[in-house]
Amino acid sequence: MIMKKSGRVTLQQVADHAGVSRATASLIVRNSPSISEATRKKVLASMQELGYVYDRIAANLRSQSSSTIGVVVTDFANPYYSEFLTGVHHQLEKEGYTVFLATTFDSDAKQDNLLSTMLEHRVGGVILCPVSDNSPESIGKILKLDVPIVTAVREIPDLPCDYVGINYEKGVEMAIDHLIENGHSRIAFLGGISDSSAWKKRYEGYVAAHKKARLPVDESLIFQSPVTREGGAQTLGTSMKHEDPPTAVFCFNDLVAFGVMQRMRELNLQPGSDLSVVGFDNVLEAETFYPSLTTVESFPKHIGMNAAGLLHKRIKDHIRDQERIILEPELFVRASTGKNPLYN
Amino acid sequence: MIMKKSGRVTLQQVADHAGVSRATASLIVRNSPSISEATRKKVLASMQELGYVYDRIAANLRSQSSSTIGVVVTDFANPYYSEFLTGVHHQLEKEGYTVFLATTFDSDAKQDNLLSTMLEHRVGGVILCPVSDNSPESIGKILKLDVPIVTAVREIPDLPCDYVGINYEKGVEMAIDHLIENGHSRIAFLGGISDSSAWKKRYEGYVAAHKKARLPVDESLIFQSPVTREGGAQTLGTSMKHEDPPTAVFCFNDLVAFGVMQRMRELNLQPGSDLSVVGFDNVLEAETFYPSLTTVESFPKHIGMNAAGLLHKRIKDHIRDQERIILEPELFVRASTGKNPLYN
DNA sequence: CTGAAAGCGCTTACAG
DNA sequence: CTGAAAGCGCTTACAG
Repeated sequence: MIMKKSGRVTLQQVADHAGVSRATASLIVRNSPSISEATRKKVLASMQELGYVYDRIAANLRSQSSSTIGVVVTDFANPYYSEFLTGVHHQLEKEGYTVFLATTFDSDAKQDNLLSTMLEHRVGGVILCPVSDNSPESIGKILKLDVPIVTAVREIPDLPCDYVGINYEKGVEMAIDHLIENGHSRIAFLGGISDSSAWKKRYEGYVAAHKKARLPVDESLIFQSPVTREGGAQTLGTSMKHEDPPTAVFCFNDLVAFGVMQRMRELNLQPGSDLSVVGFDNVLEAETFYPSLTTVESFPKHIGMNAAGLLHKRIKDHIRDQERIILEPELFVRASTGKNPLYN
Repeated sequence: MIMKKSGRVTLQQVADHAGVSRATASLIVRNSPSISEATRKKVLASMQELGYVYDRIAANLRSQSSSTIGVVVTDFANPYYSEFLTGVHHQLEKEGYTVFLATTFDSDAKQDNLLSTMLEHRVGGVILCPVSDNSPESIGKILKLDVPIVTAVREIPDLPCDYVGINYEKGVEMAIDHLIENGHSRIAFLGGISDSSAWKKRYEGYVAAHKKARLPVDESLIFQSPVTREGGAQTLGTSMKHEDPPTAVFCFNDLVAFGVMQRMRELNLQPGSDLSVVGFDNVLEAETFYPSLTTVESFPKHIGMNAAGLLHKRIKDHIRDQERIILEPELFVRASTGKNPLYN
């Protein structure tokens, strides 16, 4: 994991070549205004000629500063995180940071390792999308982190730090409201693991919407599964074997919903007419899938931009109050939902 | 873009606490075998107690080495690159590197900047997916790079360095062969810009397949567009207005194909029966799109893993011969292609 | 506006 | 196996 660097041109060599001191050359690379135009030009010419490359690492070491940010997500093959990262990068590049990116694949141990590695590389701050199941040790380590950190997408209970996310309860409530307005009363909740805080928040929204409409919550309509297409396909199969099957399903996220609709195709069930399906996230594919998916937009790109913004503020001011930014979700009604056929 | 670090525990403090010299402590963090078990334990305990974090930046500076790799892609919101990056990371983490990730959005100027920034951060090597249109200046800069570099996905003409890609000509040829076998003879080529090397390679495959079947190439069936869904939709519209319209279309990539099929839906044309559509890349969505897309798998994840592997080899041995790894594509026949209806 | 000296946190010879 | 000294490439006071 190591490579030797051969003769890199140093600031000293540039200074010698231009006939000035190292300190002067240093002021010039850092764009100090207190240098005469003549010497500046002379030194810049020398840099050009010698092919000088600024050593930001050495500079950061001496000045006890950092120009890097660590970003940790659970899976960047997931289009949701691709968009999140686009937002983060967009904002961070504007502010002149360079980013270390890493994936945990939702493993607590991996998250621990990654954070350590980033600390060893002296990152100036961290944006963390926590794994779904943070161990107490892991949380302890994060707390002891002496660098600015903001969490995003998922919140870690009892971790006092900046956070950006969306109002999950509200989002789910909007989705269930929409189904209820279409005459559905037996609405399954498919996918996700009830241990995770992400699941619990969605469940709260699910219950709240039922309560508001004075509908009972039937726990036998709740089917857990991994948050994947396969998981979705599998829960759909199970739920349709229920003695009093649902007429609509709320899926943990779009991925699960796609799995559900693929299995429906095999079972010759038409989304929207035979069974209404709603997802969560509004990934790009939700619009182009056939039939198009009714889902809740959760603004990953905005979350990313806001997280980067908060981190920047935190870095510039360590002692400011913690800030939480909770974006409001939005419902997109498409072809996968419709009137309850058993209702008139 | 700068943050001040407060009291980080140093190796000196650890050494003092444990009652050894700094050199001894340094040997211990680097797992030198020439230290007695007793002192090792003592020092490790001190590190634990003081909360020591290794400063890899300082170590790299002193030892003139690097533990970071720069990875530059054109767009990581594109699922193709998500998979590529998954491959890269998988391999690189195994070898103990930390990665700087950046996106060029296919801008030559941005690519230049990004490479400079990475050099300033003393990366030990670079994996570059070049922009489609590399300026000569840009290529010159890359050539002068004093760090190991491997290009992937797209090749830069006349740039002598390691490269990993797939056999694009062959892939397109397989796609066109498949259409010809189904009785198609008027096959449009939709999307992409003819300036790019990626387009030219596909075009070569397109021509080769026609030649092999002794079919004429009708240049009026070639429609360029941006490599996006919108671009695809637009070229489909134009191509269907042709006085002697095609019965099949080859799309620059899957994204273009999705755009084509969406526009077909609006025009009430059925993919596979009214018009055969084939894509390129086999992104995940190709299988789940309705109707599912016949396309050519281009193995982005494998390309990523191989690129990381080549870079590692290059770092360990600067003077080895340049290596080119060209993976073989694979055709996936699905529902979007079928017999030519005008042929019997 | 410029120069000589000290130091960021580590590793590298080199003596003991 | 351990310690004292020098140095990676830069920046930071501090004199001039």
